[in-house]
Amino acid sequence: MSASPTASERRILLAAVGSGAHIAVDLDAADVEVGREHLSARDLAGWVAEAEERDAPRWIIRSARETYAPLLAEGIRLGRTHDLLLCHAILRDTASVPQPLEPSENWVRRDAPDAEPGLFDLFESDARVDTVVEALAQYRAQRHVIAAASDGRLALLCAAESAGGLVAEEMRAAGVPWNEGVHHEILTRTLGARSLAGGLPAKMLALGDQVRTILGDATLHLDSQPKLLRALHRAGVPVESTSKWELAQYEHPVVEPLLEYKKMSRLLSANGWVWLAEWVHRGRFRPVYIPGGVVTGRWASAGGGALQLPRSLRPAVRADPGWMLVVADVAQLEPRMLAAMASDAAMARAAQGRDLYAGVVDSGAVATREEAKYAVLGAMYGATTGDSGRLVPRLRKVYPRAMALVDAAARTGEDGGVVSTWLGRSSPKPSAEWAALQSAATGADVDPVVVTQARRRARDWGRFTRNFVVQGTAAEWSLIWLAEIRHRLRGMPTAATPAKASGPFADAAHLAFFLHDEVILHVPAELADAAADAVREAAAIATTRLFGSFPIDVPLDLRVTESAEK
DNA sequence: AGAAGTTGCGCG
DNA sequence: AAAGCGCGCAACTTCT
Repeated sequence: MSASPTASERRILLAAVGSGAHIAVDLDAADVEVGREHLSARDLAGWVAEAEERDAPRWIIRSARETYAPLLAEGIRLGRTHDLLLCHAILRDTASVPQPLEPSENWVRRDAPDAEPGLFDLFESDARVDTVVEALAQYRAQRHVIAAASDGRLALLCAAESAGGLVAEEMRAAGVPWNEGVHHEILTRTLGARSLAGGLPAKMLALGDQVRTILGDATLHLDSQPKLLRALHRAGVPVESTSKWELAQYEHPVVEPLLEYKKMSRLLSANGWVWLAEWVHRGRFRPVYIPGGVVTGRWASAGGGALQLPRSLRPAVRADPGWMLVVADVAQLEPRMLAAMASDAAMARAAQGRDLYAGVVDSGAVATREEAKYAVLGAMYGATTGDSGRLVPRLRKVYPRAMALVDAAARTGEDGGVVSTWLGRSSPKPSAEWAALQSAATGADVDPVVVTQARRRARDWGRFTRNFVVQGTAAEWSLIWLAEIRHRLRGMPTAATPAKASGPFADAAHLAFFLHDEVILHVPAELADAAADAVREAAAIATTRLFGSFPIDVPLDLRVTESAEK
């Protein structure tokens, strides 16, 4: 991935003009009209494939979701893009340049995540005066803003974000290799045999009866929070909620079976047989990823709960015969980013090696690894009370630079200001309602209740901006990591044994899963070691791209395995 | 009846 | 209200 288009880079704008037809514009042609190509739905895939093969251009597209998914279905892969929707979201709000991009409703991603363009959308795009002219204007406006950031950070961010858009679609097309048999076994082992009549599985039935007996209410409906709460009170368990952390505080015979029941209930409703039938088809789980779906730049997901897969189901992620998984994650990515962002040499020293928390203990700041963990998390999340809040000041002594960075971000937020990640993604402004509350709380003769409330809301927003800079920069590291992994996999030979699934990744090593600081690759066995090297190299590149020569360790836990089970 | 809000829990 | 960030989803309750 290059940070910005080079002089020799060919750029082609690809704009949908309705009914699958597109217009391609070679932006480097002397005359834009000359470089303009009308493509029917039939011609599109072939033309794109040929251009990709010949020039490996950077494709300027409205969004990977809209443009790339149909191409992938035809077996066509794109190398590089500039994703106008994703970049619009970054550039319209960036505080990295004096003049951010003029926001435009036409370039805001629709919220409905997997909504196919409906009648209305088609009507809209057909009715548009000239999709191509509009896209071209938007692209030029974006390039202008990117160029205004002379350090190249926005260019890097936009390139990485666009690559992320491609990865998301490719992972959806490829899917996570999922062994339905293993999943079924886990369900049966944990919950008992599935009821044919659509009732609860055997173990849950028995456990539910046990709980009802202990609570002395034979007809109690355990899924109703208010009813369960009243039954607990009657049985002498004075909890204020039915949450597991609170229940766990009490010594009562009902606690253990109830917690067990709740755990089972969760597994059944979130990832039970119904989920399996709906989301896994022919050995692949295909979640919908939404790059940049979180304010901080992290990815969100829609449908399938891709980002909440319980660890207990990991064993169901299985490589196809003749293939392997490369499973890699970064331990404590966020504090490592913080150390580098702040150029905090002491914290970077603690981050040397696999366990940052052990390094914090070695620095003398705290006594145990557990304390180090709470202190570091508290520093990034803005803890003020409890064990965590108590430990944070100790870090302030040992890592003053790192702490100054997050403290400043919090202060900016409390004052209603905007903070930015390392590459320049900026936090949203607080709501008008928030601002109104703050001004209502200033001045003489203000109701102390209002003042207290305003202070609390200000601190809430400060904790958000404090975390924003760290979480957002970690998301940027991960994005570059992903893009670099993808880049390296593209250069690898095809598989000796095809995978079970058809499609563009049936014979090619590919990314299969991504979760904030973790990736799973599905690769032909003979390429597994090379793929593992690619993952390591990509991580090293990500670190260098962001922080240059600043010495920060970002070690990977990496396994080449047939099963994602830990 | 269906929308909107609440609770609780999975993930980082 | 898990002492402290960011999410998505299901099931239930309450509002309209």
